[in-house]
Amino acid sequence: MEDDAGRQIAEALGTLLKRATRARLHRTLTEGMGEAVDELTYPLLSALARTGPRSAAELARDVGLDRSGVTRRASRLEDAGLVRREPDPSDRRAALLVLTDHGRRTVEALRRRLADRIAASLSSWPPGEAETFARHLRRFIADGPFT
Amino acid sequence: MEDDAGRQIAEALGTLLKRATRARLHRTLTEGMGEAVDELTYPLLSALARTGPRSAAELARDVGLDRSGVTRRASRLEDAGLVRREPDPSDRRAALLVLTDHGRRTVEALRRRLADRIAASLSSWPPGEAETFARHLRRFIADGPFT
DNA sequence: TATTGTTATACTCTATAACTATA
DNA sequence: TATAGTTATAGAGTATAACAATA
Repeated sequence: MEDDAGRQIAEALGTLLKRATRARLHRTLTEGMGEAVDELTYPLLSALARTGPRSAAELARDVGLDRSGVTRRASRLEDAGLVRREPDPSDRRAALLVLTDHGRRTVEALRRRLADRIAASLSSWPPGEAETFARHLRRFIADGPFT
Repeated sequence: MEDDAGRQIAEALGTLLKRATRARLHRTLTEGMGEAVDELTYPLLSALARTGPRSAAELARDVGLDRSGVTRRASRLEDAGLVRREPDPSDRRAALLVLTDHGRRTVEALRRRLADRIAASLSSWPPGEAETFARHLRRFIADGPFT
């Protein structure tokens, strides 16, 4: 029985992790948000909103990217006015990446858009099942085959 | 309530779609399977196993990739002996991509490895919840925010 | 005239290495 | 000596466009 569940989950994961699926989701989410916001820069914005100002090195670990990659993406966001660089008071080598007001509003809009899409697809579910699914999914991600 | 579920799901999806998460999963799955099997060629192997012999053009639509990309990946798999090209009897322009015995065994091993990892992470779940989660996940992928 | 598989080209993104400044 | 941010470089991957063969 559990083996069958495993196979079903494996297949669903395959679809979810497909290039085309991810690209479509990111495209619809970031549509109209400006050129700087896309599949590549969204994780930085999201991480900064979640954790507050961070250095590029810290952010790199969080996002799973090299420092140089963070620099490039952050520079794009800075040019677009979504992020600014501030000197780190506790370490003069470092520069903290901080969301601007525009950046904060953009992240909020992106999150709302995603939550709306998800809520729309859950609206036809029987009462309570969405909450159950959310709980299961969180648990699965937390101690699933990814850690 | 549903809004809260939406936020929780959104956050979990963020983690799941992260570069680092995907890379780690693919790396552990394809480890020791030979150089030709990796994050890029796995979708082709999986699709061929699921649907049987296909032309590159058909496979391109399925995998969400350009024809030229399919050609390149298929050539790597062919060099490694996992796939062979056969003339399409019904269309002499086309070449069918077919899994070799080695390719079939490889796909089976990959699927078993993934199913095992998933089953292991589900083994501590209360009875019945894994099946419920699998059903929900399939439904969510099918008519979720991805279509 | 359209479509197939393939290849060459330009483009993008990445990690690596090198650099300067600070710890 | 090690680590911060940045930049240049090389490598890998993609889509686009072009090609000959077939529909």
